[in-house]
This record gives sequence, C-alpha cells and structure tokens, in this order.
Amino acid sequence: MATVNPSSGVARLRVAVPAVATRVASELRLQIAEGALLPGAKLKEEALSEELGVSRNTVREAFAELASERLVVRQPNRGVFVASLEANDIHDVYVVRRAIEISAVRGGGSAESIAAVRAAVEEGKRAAEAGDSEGLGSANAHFHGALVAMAGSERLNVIMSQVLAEMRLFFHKASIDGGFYQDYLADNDQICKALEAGDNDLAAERLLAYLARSEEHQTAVHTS
Amino acid sequence: MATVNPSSGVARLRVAVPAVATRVASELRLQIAEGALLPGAKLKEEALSEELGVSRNTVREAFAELASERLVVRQPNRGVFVASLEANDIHDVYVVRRAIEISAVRGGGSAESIAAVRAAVEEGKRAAEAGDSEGLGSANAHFHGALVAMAGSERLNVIMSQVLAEMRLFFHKASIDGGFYQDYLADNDQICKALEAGDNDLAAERLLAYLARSEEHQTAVHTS
DNA sequence: TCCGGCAAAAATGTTCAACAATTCAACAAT
DNA sequence: ATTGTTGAATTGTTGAACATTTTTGCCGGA
Repeated sequence: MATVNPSSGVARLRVAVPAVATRVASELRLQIAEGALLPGAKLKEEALSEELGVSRNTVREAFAELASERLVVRQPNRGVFVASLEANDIHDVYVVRRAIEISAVRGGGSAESIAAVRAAVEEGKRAAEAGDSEGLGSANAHFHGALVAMAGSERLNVIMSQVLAEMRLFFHKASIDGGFYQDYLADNDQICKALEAGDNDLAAERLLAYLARSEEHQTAVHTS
Repeated sequence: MATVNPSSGVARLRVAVPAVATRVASELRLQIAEGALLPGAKLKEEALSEELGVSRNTVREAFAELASERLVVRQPNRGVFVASLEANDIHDVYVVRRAIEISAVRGGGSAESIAAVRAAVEEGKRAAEAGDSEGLGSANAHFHGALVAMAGSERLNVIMSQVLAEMRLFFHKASIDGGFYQDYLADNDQICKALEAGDNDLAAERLLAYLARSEEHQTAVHTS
C-alpha cells in the first residue's frame, strides 16, 4: 500500500501506520465505549478474529492491551469479558480520581492549560443548549481530563484517560438525567472560575464536593 | 467482598502453574529490577524465545504486559528495549508519587494499615544496622507502598507498584549513599509517628518535603 | 578518506495450522 | 436432586512460514 518511492529524498515521516493489533484494540475500545459491547459480554478469540479479518494471535495482543486498561478482564482458560464494575469498583475509581484530580488542581496550571479547561466548560454549555446529552457527557470527560492535564504529566494523563474509559463502562447504565447534568455544568464553571482567579485551593474544595456528589450519584444509580 | 461471579463459587487454587506468558513477563521483570538487563538494552524476540524455551508469540505477549507497565518501550519495527528514564521522566514519576502518596496520607488509614507502615520503618532500621543497602532500598519501597495501601484502593496500589518498579530502573544507577539513606530513615520514622498520632496533615507535609528532596537527589545523580 | 546509495542479512509484524489443556454442556446413572 | 462421564467448544501455546521494515556491509565515485 504505502509504496514509498525509495529514491525520493522526502523525509520519512513515520505516520504511525497503526500496527494491526493496536487498531483492533482501538476498535474494541470504541465498541465498549459506545455500549455495543456491554459489561460482562464475552469476547471470543475466533469469532473476533474472523469478524475483523485478523489472526487469533493479533486478537490476543489486542486483548492484552485492553486488559492492561482494565476494560476487559481475563479469566484463565475461560476467556476475556468486558469489565463489569461492582459498587466496590466504583468507589475505587473515585479514590483514584480524588488523588489525581485534586493534586492537579492544587498545583494549578499554565494560562493555556486553564484555557483548555474553560473550553471544555463552554463545550458543555453548548451541548446542554443543543440538548445533546451524549455531548454533555463527552464534554464533562474533557473537562476533567483538562483538569489533570494542568499538571503537565504524561503519566498522570494516561492514568486519567484510563479512568475515564473505565467510567464509560457504567455511564450508559446510569441513564443521563438532564437536571443532574445542569448542576454539574454549574459546578464545572465555578471550578474553572476559581482556577482563572488563581485560587487553587477553592477550586480543589469545589472539585472535592463535586466528586463526592458524583460518586454518590453513580453508586445510587448502580445499586438500584 | 468476594468478587461475585455467577459461576465461580470458589477460588481455584491454580497457583501452581501460572500461564507461560505471565511467567516469562515475571522473569523479565525480575531481571530488569535486579539490573541484569540495563536500561536501553534490546530484547530480541528470537533470542529470548530460545533462551526461555517458549515460542516467539509467547514472548510477544510478555512484552505487551511489560510495555503496559512502562518497563519496556516498543519501537515499531525496531524492537523492544528496557525503558530508559530521562530527567523529564524522573520528574513525571514524582508528580505521580506526590498525587498518590499525599492523597493516601491525607486520608489516613486503619490501625492495621498504619501498623504495616511502622513495620516497613522497622525493616529499614534493621537493614541499616546490618549494613544491607539493598535491603534499605527495598524497605523504603515497602514503606511508600504501605503509605498508599492505607487508602485501601486496589487501583491505587497497582499504580504505585508500577511506579516503584519504574523507580528501580534508575535506582541501580543512583549509587546508594549510606548517609543519605540515614536521613530518609529518620524522615520515614517521623512520617509514621505523625500517622500514629492521627495528624495526617503533618504526615503529608513531611512526606511532601521528603519527596521534594528525593526528587532533587535523583535528578542530581542522573544528570551528573 | 569520506560519502551516498544499493543489495543482502537480520529482525519484527502477522498469519496460519496444529495440538494440549481446560472448561462447558448434555446426558446417563445412582 | 446430585453425581459422574463423555464429547464439543474454547483457550493456551507452539512452530513454521511469509511480508515488511530496519540494519548492515559493501561498492563505486567524488
């Protein structure tokens, strides 16, 4: 396919032709995020191999990638299943979020990184006006991702993105309540305002309250 | 408490035979931690396959596992190499440590979890008296692992154990200075005392100071 | 000598086919 | 209803093969 002419002196821009395994993982990740693959669903190697037109070994490598992100769980000799979060897991995820997000907010960020937070807030407002509940959830994820990005840490960003991916596992179970998200929007705006004013401690305090309410909401929806 | 799964009533005691790929990953992890495989070293699939008596595909699965832990890095079509941390990475690791450890310490812990912290402090003292610098480093890792374990979060524990594994990558480069560790020992003791007294904020403050000094030390050793 | 390019060699990425080991489902027997 | 047994389905692992990419070593020319 990519028949690069050897004689051309063009700099080889390594346009990440994603390895097949990586692309399979992305495809599965997408289907999980969209809810096409529900928690608890079993992923059979042979079926996927056939469906996606790749070998079993490649599917296997993709599984390893997803397992490391906790999106699927591997049961030895039984197969891999889309992760299904118990109440305990939900609490655990919020423990991680508190650690990471609060730390990032307390540390503050550059003007650009705070601008990114503001952009996510506005994105949420637009989605709310358009009645796009899907977009609202997405904007909310962007907001919290932007908060962590303020720390400028690659590792923290990776951890946060995995946490957000995990949260999508129970997002489509938690039917979106418009009024609830309205509150979140206001919260996000207040947190952002505090950051813009340079009052990181106030922002952290507000974020902590938000996370507490959010956890409460999720566990309530999940245990009912 | 037990992971509720419809069909699994009892945990199988299959501890005897871990999957081959998992064992290969453990073996490599060990060799990296011990310094037998130095940062930057290339891991050739075929050589390892032959040496360990497993197939290339199995080695590949082990690589995927280690890559997810950042112990090795994969360069497409070039191979996998033992991770080599730049100054930037060192800072990044400490950002994560601050987020996680401080959060755990601020949240405090149960009596047992604090006892585990105390045990790690004593372990360090014994190693110091015995002049066992290897044991000193190990005890220090146990201490910080115990701090995070106070939060009782499985995910936080996993993240911390990976961070500690990453730190071993530059530990054997940072030649151990006995006097330096003596200071650390005293710090750990003070942090533990604060926890035992229930003064989590004081413990967090001391931990923060420790982390700042530790980061400074590591970067100094690494850039020289 | 040094340099660019080119062909051969080596290593990785991926596929395919096979087999052992384990789990699962159906069914028979007590 | 519980327990064994059998056979099918699935996973774990291997080995070999091939395409693609990178690396190496060589060669001729400035």
